[in-house]
Amino acid sequence: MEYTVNKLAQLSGVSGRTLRYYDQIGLLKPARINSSGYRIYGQKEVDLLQQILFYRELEISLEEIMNIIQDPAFNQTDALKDHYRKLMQKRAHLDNLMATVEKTISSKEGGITMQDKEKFAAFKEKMIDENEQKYGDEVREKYGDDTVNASNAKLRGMSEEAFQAMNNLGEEFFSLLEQAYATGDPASDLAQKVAAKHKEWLMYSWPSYSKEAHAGLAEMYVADERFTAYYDKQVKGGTEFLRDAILNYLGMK
Amino acid sequence: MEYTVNKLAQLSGVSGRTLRYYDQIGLLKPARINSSGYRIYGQKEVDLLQQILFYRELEISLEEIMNIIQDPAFNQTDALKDHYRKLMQKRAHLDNLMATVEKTISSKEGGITMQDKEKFAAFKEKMIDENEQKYGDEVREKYGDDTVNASNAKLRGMSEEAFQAMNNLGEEFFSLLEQAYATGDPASDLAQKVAAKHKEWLMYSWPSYSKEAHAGLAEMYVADERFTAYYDKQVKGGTEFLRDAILNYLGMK
DNA sequence: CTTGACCTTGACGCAGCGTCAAGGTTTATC
DNA sequence: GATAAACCTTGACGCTGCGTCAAGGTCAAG
Repeated sequence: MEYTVNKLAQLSGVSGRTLRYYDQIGLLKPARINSSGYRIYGQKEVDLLQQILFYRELEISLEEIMNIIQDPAFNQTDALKDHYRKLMQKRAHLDNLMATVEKTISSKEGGITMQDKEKFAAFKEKMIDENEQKYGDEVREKYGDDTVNASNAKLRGMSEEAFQAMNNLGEEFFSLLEQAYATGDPASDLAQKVAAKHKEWLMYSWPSYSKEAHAGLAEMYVADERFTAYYDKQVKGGTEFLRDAILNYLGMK
Repeated sequence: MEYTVNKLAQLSGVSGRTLRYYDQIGLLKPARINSSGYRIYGQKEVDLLQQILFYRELEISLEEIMNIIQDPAFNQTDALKDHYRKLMQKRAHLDNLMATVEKTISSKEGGITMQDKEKFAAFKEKMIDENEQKYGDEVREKYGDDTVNASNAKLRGMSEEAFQAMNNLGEEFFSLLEQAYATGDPASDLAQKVAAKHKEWLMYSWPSYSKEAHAGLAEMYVADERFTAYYDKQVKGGTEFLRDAILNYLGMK
């Protein structure tokens, strides 16, 4: 089966221009050029294109894709891990942006004068970013690369089964939280179960567990609007309830 | 307090080029131009620049910033809310990417050879895309839209575990096909086992199974160069042998 | 008066294509 | 066998938000 540019374009969902560009930069050359100068692609090229598109969907640059695909000695797993780290950073950055935008909106609606608020937010935003930059190094220094890497590795290395289990646990947790919240008592048996579930869930992503850290996290949930938004979306007012339940469970209240 | 470009640049942390660019696109004009043609900025411009940089940190485009800042009638809150929605979408997209990268990494570390895994993934994609493109209309006419859509959904929604199992089955299948082909007899016991394996494999992606469809697929394999290329790559001349084995298995020959 | 720091206006480059433009080829139709 | 429609080619500009020369004018210090 042979294809001209637009045939292959339709087949793969990209544009003809894209294919000519890939030819131009040497990412995907046609199998041959016919007597009229038309590009002719064969099965091999279709397969290659599929691979390229797969990596492209992961937002890997075409240059890196060339490395991954053309150099068989290239360590693809490392490249992917590297890319994963970049995505994580991007998401952390996005989370910051969203928090700032949220705050800006609510302050605007709250009637605070734009000028002051914005200057303040801009200042804060800078601090967040700087801290982010510093934080990583600092933590590595404090706890050592091993701890940080172990934590990352645990998350990354999680098998599909474990991931699935974690997801199920998460759903179970929210369902329990909803029921427990209905009782209104953070010290109730149900609430204790919720806290226990939460601990179980946590341990999927934490390299080690301590009561203090768990309690700290519970407080952070309430303090951080992103988390309250997250938990309250599932169970209205659930964040504070959850914190109280956890503190109770840990015997810290 | 008056500043030349680089003075203001240092003050605000952006480059001189950036300021000249902002002047060029009309985002931030200097207060005046002195007799030598130098750009001179005043306090008002400093404040404006701060606002601009604030919005820029939120990853709002310069064009939108112009709207927000220059048009007092422009509803800034709505613009921010709109932007917030975009950020949410971006984050959801990022989450998807991260999940995919994670899965790819763990499956690679699980020891599956890259080649096969990727080809298989590509094949899966192709099954959906190509089938839709080329046989979509035909099949949809024959079996109805519901059947086709269900099949695609089943393939796409397949869990990593199921996909893994399907992958293993596929390898088993090819190994059997190789052995059976060596016997030369599409009616041999081995060949029958191959056909059975193929059916098993198929049922991972087909919402329902029928002898007729299975036989039709076998014929299609031979008729379509893409499939013959795929099967023959593993076992030379294997496509026709596979068809015959399947037809035999189904008692249709 | 020279040196060096700082200013100016172009203009190209980056990633990954979209989008004409001007012209050759193939296919279908009359 | 002519003609139109459809499909192919290369070339080149445009988009975003600047970084980075290049070539030349200006200004304060030695």
